[in-house]
Amino acid sequence: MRKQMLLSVHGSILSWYKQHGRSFPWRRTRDPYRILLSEIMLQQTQASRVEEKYPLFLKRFPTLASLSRAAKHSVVRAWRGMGYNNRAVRLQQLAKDVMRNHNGKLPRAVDELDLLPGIGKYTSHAIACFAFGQPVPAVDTNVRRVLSRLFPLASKRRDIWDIAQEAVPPRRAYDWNQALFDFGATICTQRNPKCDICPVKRYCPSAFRINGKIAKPAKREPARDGIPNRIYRGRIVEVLRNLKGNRALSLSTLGKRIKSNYRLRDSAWLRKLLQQLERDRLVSLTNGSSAFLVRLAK
DNA sequence: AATGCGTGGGA
DNA sequence: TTCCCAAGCAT
Repeated sequence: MRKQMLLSVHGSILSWYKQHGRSFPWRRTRDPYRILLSEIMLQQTQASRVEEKYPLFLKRFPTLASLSRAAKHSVVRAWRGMGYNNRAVRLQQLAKDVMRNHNGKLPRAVDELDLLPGIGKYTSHAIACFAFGQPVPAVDTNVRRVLSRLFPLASKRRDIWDIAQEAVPPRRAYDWNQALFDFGATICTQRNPKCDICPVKRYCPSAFRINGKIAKPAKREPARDGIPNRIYRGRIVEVLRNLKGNRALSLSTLGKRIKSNYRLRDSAWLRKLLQQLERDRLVSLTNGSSAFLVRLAK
């Protein structure tokens, strides 16, 4: 890609960000734990929701150490409203791993971060940059979209991470990465991008050329009575969260609380969901004297 | 590598 | 109302 164009794009987007960038609590800290928490919460989750839950979670678990010591069900309870509950389980496992194997400090190397549960390529790079100041890109869905529109030819024949790495201005990696998030989320949106007010439209080969249609996946996710299993899973965890003192529920009672018209013929289906949740370490299953019991995993 | 995994606000 | 979506990860 052209060096000259890059310089212009840097200036335009960074100055746009200075004027229009949003202010979030995780942009006002470099505490690795706080950066980590924000990045996990932001996985597939709107910033507006994270903005609401993030301070509450931090109040409950102010440090990685306190998180590592907590009962798991209390972590899952603090995750209420966030969705993708596996993230809460992995986050606490990460806290335990770091306390045990890294002397309580998050590693700063991307390669080591990558080995921790719940952390993939995006999150490891985000932490390396936002917590430890490294000049690395953080390619999320926004960044991927913005770069592929600005550099359509290059992005077809090269890995987007390589392009992103070259596009990072080494002295301003933090602001650049954050700027691309806000720019992608508010101007260079997936559908109907606002090219008319785009600060880099004069450099962009894709300007005014994006049609808004996205092909949605043909395959249907597993469901029962038209409702995806994923939704029932969420209901199960939410019902268990609301039990005082992490009490247990019988299979049939639980069934009636998560599905209208729950019948005996649903029990095999429900048991399968519960076994998946058990495998994910979100719930624990025990055999009571007269019934099969379910509670949040300890 | 295709699939599964939540939630609540907005179109 | 119904549908779509939003800072990925693990298998």
